[in-house]
Amino acid sequence: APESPLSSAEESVKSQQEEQMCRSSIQEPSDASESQSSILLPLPPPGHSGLSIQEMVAMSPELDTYAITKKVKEVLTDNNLGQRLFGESILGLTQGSVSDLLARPKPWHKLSLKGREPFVRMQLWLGDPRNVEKLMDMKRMEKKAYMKRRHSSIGESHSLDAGGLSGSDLTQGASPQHLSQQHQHQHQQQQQQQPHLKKPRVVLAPEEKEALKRAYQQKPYPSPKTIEELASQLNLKTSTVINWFHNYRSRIRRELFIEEIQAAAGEGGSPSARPGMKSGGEGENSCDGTESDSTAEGRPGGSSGSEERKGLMESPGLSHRDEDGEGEFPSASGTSRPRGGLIDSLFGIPDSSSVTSASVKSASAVPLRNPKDSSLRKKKAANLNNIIHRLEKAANRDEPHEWEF
DNA sequence: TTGGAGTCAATAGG
DNA sequence: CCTATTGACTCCAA
Repeated sequence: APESPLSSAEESVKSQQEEQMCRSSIQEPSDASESQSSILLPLPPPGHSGLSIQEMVAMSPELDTYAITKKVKEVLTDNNLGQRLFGESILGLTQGSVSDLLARPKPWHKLSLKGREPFVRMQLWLGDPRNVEKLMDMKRMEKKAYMKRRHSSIGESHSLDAGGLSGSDLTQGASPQHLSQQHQHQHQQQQQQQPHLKKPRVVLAPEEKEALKRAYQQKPYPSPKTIEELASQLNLKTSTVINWFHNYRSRIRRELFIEEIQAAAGEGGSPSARPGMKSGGEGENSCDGTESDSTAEGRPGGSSGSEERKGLMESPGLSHRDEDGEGEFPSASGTSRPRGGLIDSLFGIPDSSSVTSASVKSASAVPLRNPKDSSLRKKKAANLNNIIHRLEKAANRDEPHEWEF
């Protein structure tokens, strides 16, 4: 299906000589067996030329999505370019998507072919500094068009903007065929028939979210029955609850990815020999440690302080009644889960502490750089549930019975 | 059907 | 204006 819709400067700027990033990779011999695929393809060899992005994505070597987004953010802010313009003209994505992508890039190996596309586009875009100029020109043109529109009160439609480079006209009104190629086609959010009634967009109240999160902790994959219950209890549509779980799982997963990356950074405990990287100032990092939950809605005046100290499950066995067949932890009979070691090592997190983290108030003694310990733990627990869920599912396929560990 | 991956697009804050 | 968040939707694969 050859079709190369996009347009926008596709030039053949595919000069792939990135390497500018601070790619230390001086991996020291230590490290644990990190098998890692990483088959470095030589890239569209020298002879690049007009390849469709899809092809390029397919051939692309492993890219450092984090480094790419970091650079893109830097370039955009330095030049006062917005995510909307960048997204619509370079990536063919909307602003919100760009924001999400730049803030929480998934590691390359966890991306699907489709998901890699934006990163390849970004890499390409970064490849030629002239691209920035082009975007800036576009921005100017856009502004000009806007001013014009604003003035001539009425009408108009004609007099298009200056023909500038490769389209992307913006000004929504006209030429629809700009970037978004295949997308944007019909549908997507096909709205209801009546062009009038706009669906009000559901906005869950903080407490509803809390309740859902709590439910998630218990069962990341609620049964239809549980979903129905939740829906009626919270007075929400079933589909809303379903969507919420889909989204929440998906977003939790992503958080885990970034933590995975952060953990990987500076690993090895090595004294670090930060290989230079003289990039324009700005010390690395900047990765906020975004805390997610911890909803702190405290109605002033109300004594609603629930003050719920998250005891977080963790406690194996007991206290978990299984409603229907599929319950959360299999909590096998007496066998306690390996807890700690094995599991945690899966996440590459040392964690030597015991289960109950709360107890340790000693503080001071341990400078633990982890400000968000509980959340990380919660997420890991969630991921564990996820894994368990899958195992059970797979197991049920054959012998739907007890697990005997 | 279910769940995951990607996105869109409305909306809340700056 | 701009960016971040997030419920809903489309595609796809199992």
